[in-house]
Amino acid sequence: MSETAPRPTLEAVAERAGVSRATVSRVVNGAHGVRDALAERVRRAVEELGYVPNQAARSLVTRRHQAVAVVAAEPETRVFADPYFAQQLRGISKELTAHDNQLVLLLTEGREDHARVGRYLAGGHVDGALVFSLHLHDPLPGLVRSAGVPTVFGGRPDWDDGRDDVTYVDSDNRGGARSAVHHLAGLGRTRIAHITGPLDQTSAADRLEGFRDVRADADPRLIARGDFTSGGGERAMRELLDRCPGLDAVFAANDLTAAGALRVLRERGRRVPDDVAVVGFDDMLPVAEETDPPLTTVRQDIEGMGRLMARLLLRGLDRTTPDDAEAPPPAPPGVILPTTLVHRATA
Amino acid sequence: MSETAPRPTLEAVAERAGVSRATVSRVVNGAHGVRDALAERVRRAVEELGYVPNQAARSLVTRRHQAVAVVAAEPETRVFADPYFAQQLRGISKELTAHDNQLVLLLTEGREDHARVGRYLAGGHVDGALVFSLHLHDPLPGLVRSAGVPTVFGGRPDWDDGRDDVTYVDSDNRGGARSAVHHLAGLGRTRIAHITGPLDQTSAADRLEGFRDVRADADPRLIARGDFTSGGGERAMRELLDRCPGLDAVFAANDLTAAGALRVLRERGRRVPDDVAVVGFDDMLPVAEETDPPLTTVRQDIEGMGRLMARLLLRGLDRTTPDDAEAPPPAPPGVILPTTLVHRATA
DNA sequence: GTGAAAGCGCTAACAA
DNA sequence: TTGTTAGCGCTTTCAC
Repeated sequence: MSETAPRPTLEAVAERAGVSRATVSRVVNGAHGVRDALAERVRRAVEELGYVPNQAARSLVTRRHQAVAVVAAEPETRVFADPYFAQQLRGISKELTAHDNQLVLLLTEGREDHARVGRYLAGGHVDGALVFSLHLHDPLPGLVRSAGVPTVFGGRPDWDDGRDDVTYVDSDNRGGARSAVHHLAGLGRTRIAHITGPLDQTSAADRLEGFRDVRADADPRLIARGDFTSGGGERAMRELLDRCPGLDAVFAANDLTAAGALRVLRERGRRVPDDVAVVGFDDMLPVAEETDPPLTTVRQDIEGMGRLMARLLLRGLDRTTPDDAEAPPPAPPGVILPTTLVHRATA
Repeated sequence: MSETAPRPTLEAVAERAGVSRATVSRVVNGAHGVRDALAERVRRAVEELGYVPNQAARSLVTRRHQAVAVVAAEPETRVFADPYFAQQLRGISKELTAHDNQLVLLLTEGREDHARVGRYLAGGHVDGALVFSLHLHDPLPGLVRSAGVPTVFGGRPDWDDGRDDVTYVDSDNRGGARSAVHHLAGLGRTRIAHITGPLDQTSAADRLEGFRDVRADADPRLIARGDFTSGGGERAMRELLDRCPGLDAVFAANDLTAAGALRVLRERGRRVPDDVAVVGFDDMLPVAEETDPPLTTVRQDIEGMGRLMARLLLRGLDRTTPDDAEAPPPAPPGVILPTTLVHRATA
């Protein structure tokens, strides 16, 4: 761990180039209205000195930080147990760096962390926030809102509190579910069951809605509650088999659930897909490709979601600058990304 | 996306409390040498105004940022395809927030990103860096070094370039591998095979070393090269079975590899663990628990690694302050975290 | 123990 | 087009 050498300042560059600090500043920030010859001299000086602007000094006056916070609640282990979050982060990171913004990661574990995050956000350390809010009654959204920071949500927030000025990005959980069930029906399956996720998560609720869209008249006993884990999938599958031995298809709310269901199906001697066809959701690779047989599932563009979230936020931030009250409406409140069905061997 | 309200400054707090800015500053930063009565007044004013220090202004003078960069190379998909990285991040995040430091995430995809990261690090935006360097000839370490930022590495860096002043944290890949193989041997297995990972990663190389520690005399045909993926595990397992049909145990370099091997073993009619015992590495939950049968594997404390990395870095940063050249040696160069064998059903 | 004042490095009016 | 100047909000000597 070495010492930090004193870094060159604007002043130093100015002196070396034989110009004023203002000129250097202009050149450094997208030169405009600086004679070419001078600009070139400045650029050379910058190069020679290895000058890098001091972001703290810059922020102090511009009130911009070129930084965005990503807030995620960690206890919802789903966020962490699977690569979902990582992929989302990757998308966000790409978009942010493409626009020269830094990514500040804020992970929360509970109440005490909420206070911290609220303080940080309200403290004006970042220009905006990307928030993952996957649960009903999640305190995070309210917190972020009261911090008064421009925000885009990942996943449809659950408030029906009239205010629909929230920007969010979600995948088409409902439509994806519909396509899964349609696919199953198209295979000639008539007794299609559904294993839900934890229904306090909007994604799980939406997938159930999608199932119902297609099977409005479904026997309620064909619906069993899971929890997005494979253990939950096993339990639900047993229930289902006990209640409706004649079922010939299962739409599982996610891939882990499907993996559990698959195990029980085999254990009970049901052949997949011959006796029972199975479709999952997520296309979580390490799981979907590893099941036996490989899982047919609904893929969402997770990285794309992340990228889009960042893009919408950044766009909103830019809009702030012109500050034209007459300007046409801002970012769309919610954006839903399409899903695609990935055919493998279970349906 | 609402507007940012003007936030109260130190000045405002000072005025309200009827003291000078200096006094407020003292109170806000671990008060010392301020009369209780005054301090109390100040604290109340802070509370009432909802004052939060402006970090930019503070950084400008202290040259500290209370921020640490986490640098990870993304193309090495392993980092992103599994929950490994997320868990590590969690550990880092916990430790950093416990010490009031922010986590700035820097993800890289290639050459061009390296330049960006180098610039950022050299730009003095953060107090230190946590770098994941898993590959041989990874340019990142050199980059970070030349940026002159205090750094702790995740995973043993591969340079044998004399300079062993690098601080790093790794799990005991070699010892873990030994314990896996010992376990297999303890089961009475005599023809133990090993499927390696990509040997340009130190973790894979170290696990192979561990295998060799125990089976120095192993028939070279009992070692097949994998790549940390299940597909690679399948290929290697087929090879192994073709070359040495009599093998009775396999130590796979990671869980994904083991999952692939398991599939081939079943395909070829070998019973696990009766005919062939299998041990993996990582204890990557969504995989190790989902295999059929559930995988016996070597667990590493991934979150603990993250936490430790952050702790070592922070400790190093603190040490910088006293700046006592006479002070006893700094952080240990390398710290190796123990692994534990998790018994499930494959061995 | 407390306050006054000098700057940290930069941007943004405003002059020239 | 370029330079001068006044801060941005904070910490930190240095007097008192």
